[in-house]
Amino acid sequence: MKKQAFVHRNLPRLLLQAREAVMTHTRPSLRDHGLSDQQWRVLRVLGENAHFDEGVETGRVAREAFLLGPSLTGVLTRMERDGLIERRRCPQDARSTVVRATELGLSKVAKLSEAIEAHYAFMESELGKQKLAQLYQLLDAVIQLETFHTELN
Amino acid sequence: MKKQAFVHRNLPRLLLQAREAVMTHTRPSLRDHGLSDQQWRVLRVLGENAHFDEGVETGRVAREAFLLGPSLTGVLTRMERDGLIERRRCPQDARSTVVRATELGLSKVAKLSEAIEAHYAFMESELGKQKLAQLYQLLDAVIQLETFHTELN
DNA sequence: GAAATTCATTTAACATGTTAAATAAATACC
DNA sequence: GGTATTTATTTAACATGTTAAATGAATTTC
Repeated sequence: MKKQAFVHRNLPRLLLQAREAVMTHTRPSLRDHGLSDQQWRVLRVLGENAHFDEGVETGRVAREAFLLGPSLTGVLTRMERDGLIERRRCPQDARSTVVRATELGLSKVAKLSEAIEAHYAFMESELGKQKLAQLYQLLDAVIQLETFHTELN
Repeated sequence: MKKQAFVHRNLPRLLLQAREAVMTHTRPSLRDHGLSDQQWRVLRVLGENAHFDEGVETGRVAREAFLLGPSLTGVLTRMERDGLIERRRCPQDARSTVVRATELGLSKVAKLSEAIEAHYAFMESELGKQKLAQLYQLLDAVIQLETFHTELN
């Protein structure tokens, strides 16, 4: 039997497709609340770090929301315009800016979190707990692999 | 022993991270050839369909390169400006436009395909053939799941 | 403690993403 | 055969992504 070459697929494209497929479900809820994908990512980060009373530095928001600085600047400007967040210069280090979600912003986080949770429950029931866990594991492995390899340059 | 709730991760974000991690390796090669991510996706589609002598309809390019029409219009305009492709109205159906890669474009496809292949070989050797196949399978499952569910709306 | 360096963010310029509306050609209907 | 509808793409308007340069505040160095 001839040894079959491994027929690879287009991995980046497959990852993109999968992401789009998942987002197809949550996106309508976001839009109902007038939020873009990026605004939601920012809001969630702010919700997760709501215990920092002073607010979160934008650098941290950028990292955790997976946005580049310049993109974040624009996103925050529009979110401030829409009353979702507030920005202030950091008193301790005047180089950085700190961000906080307003009441309006926090209430959207609360409502949308429910919808997201429900969707995870759906995926978990349809796909199975094990497979989902396996997928997380494999994605972690890919990230680790590529990240480490990169650092050796 | 208390039943542990399934601690889900942020799946869209994880997919995004994984995609970025993979692209971190191929992107420098693309940039060396003066290509954006999207231009590369377009070129590859054109390379794959090079047997259509007349060129490929932009609708098909959009689907296969995973781009929306309006984005594609701009991308193609710049690619034409840079001598990578040519556009013509389709003789059979004057509504659509057909695109072909120029010699320059095709030569870039050839060179870059090598680099991409090498990277797949690297991933395959580091991660293992089985795990990679498993990952493809799980991503397919997620896509199927979400896509079917969507169509029932 | 003043100059050089580093660090955090923003501005600027351009490419791409996204939605709705416009255009223009083919097809269907009567 | 003329009108309505469908189909393929583009235009327009705005949001976001991306890179390099600018700004402005800490930190280091001497």
